[in-house]
Amino acid sequence: MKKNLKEIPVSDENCPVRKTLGLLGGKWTLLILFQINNRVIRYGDLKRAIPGISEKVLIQELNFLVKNKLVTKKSYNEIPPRVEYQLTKTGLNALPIADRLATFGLENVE
Amino acid sequence: MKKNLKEIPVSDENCPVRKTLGLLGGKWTLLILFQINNRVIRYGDLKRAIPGISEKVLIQELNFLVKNKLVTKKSYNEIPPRVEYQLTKTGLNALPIADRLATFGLENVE
DNA sequence: AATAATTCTGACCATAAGGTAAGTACTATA
DNA sequence: TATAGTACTTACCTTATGGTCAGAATTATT
Repeated sequence: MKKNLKEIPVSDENCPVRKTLGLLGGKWTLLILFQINNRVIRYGDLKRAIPGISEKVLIQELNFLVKNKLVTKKSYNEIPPRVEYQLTKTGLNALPIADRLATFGLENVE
Repeated sequence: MKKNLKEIPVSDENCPVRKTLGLLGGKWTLLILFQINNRVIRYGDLKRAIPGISEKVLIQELNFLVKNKLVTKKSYNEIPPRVEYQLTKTGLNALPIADRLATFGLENVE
């Protein structure tokens, strides 16, 4: 018979929850991934999709996500500039987290 | 036929992802909920389950979670003191988020 | 008599995260 | 000719968050 009460190991530095929080725990990080979702989206559209975020922070986060291979960036040599972002495989793997945040928010917040 | 590409609404202040992040977006919050899980756990055990967290922050977070009805607290009038914490229904609803964080961490981080 | 263990509290400080605002370079549009 | 739109960058400052450390009250243990 299966174990009903799973034992919860001590959450040291190797704890997967902790590691994920270290990577995606920023104020805006998961929201940005959620907004990109499975779209190919331009910087300006993304910015308008997240009212309140500053340009500095949005670009900062996008660079961070590109560096950590959650997002890819494609720049076209055009004037005016055009830059498109989309999730990598790893980035797509983070979407279920965002979906749970959404579900929880709908059912439990306020 | 069903919509394949779901439209993603602009994430203003009412966005459920944002609201959840506002509530559970602290550095330790989801890890604490994950550690409590479906246990009844004493403060000291919880503290030992999360190496690195300071007592001040742990208590601060627990008070916050009690205030927001994600956690209940039961104090016994004993010496030495005994205090037990456990998740409310709402707190239990947050566990799937932590589970996804764990899954993602196992499969995608490092 | 000293130490450890329990669950906190509070004062103080350091860091990092995020916000503001201005600027850049180029073009199309009015 | 002035304004708006594109995607940023940079300098500066504010705030929030979290960390350190000491102490408090009580008892059991050594």
